[in-house]
Amino acid sequence: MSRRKDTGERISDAEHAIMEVLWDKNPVSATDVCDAICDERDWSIATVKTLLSRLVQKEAVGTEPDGRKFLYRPLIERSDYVGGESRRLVDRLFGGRAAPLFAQLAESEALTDADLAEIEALLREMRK
Amino acid sequence: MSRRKDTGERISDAEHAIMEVLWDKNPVSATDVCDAICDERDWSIATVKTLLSRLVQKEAVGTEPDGRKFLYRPLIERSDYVGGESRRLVDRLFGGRAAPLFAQLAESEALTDADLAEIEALLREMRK
DNA sequence: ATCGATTGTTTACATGCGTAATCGAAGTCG
DNA sequence: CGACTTCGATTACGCATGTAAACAATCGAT
Repeated sequence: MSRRKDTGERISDAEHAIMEVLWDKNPVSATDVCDAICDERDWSIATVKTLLSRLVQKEAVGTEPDGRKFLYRPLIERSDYVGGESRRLVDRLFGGRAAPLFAQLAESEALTDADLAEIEALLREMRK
Repeated sequence: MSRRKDTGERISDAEHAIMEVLWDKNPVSATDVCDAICDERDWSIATVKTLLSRLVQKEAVGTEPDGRKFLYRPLIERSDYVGGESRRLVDRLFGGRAAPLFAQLAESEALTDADLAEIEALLREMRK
């Protein structure tokens, strides 16, 4: 169970994109991060630097010196972030109950056959 | 199937709280909205008015004159909003697949027994 | 030693959001 | 009729965010 100091500092959308890069591979330099997403998001290296420093302030990302530069690595785990965001949504929109969310996804055709199969498998797993 | 003009205008958190009131009961006046949430959220009537007018600008809420005042009613359906938000989350965090979200909720103990039962029921329903 | 490239830091600036006070028109009460 | 109340509209203001340029230190190459 990952108990992490959630300083209440929220991670913004743009910042989250940076986190995804770091979760994918770390530690990396600011330039590496830019190589990974600047094209896709049409960002400049300056933007990446700003976002990285904000993440460092928020203590979501840590640094370690590497010669004259820094290497960045995530300080929070993706599963914690994802879990937190998921729970927030469920709380905000579905009164904390997951079943209505499921129903919503089902109704809006957001569930593929593969999803259904996987979920069924998970259910069987759980009620073992 | 509800096809709604999503002008791209996002509804903020505070605005969403207002929408919930309107979805619960409408049309209502600004004062009515305040009566419904000012206490809970510790807002002043002024705040409610601001949020309402922003929602009107965003075309998420419509007005109809009622004597010297306005009555407000939602222009977007809750299911559309909720569906959109849910899909956004799934896209952003789970690559558009719902199964991982389900797994995440399961792992973080966000699923009650009742949830599980309901979901099972829904599954049976769907694979009719 | 010097010049340019690299990298973190500082500063910038428009927009959105949370929260509200103020203003102006229009009724209400006396 | 005049004071008070009630509304919507306008204006305010600080903080977060998206996006980035300017600056300063430093390192590599000439």
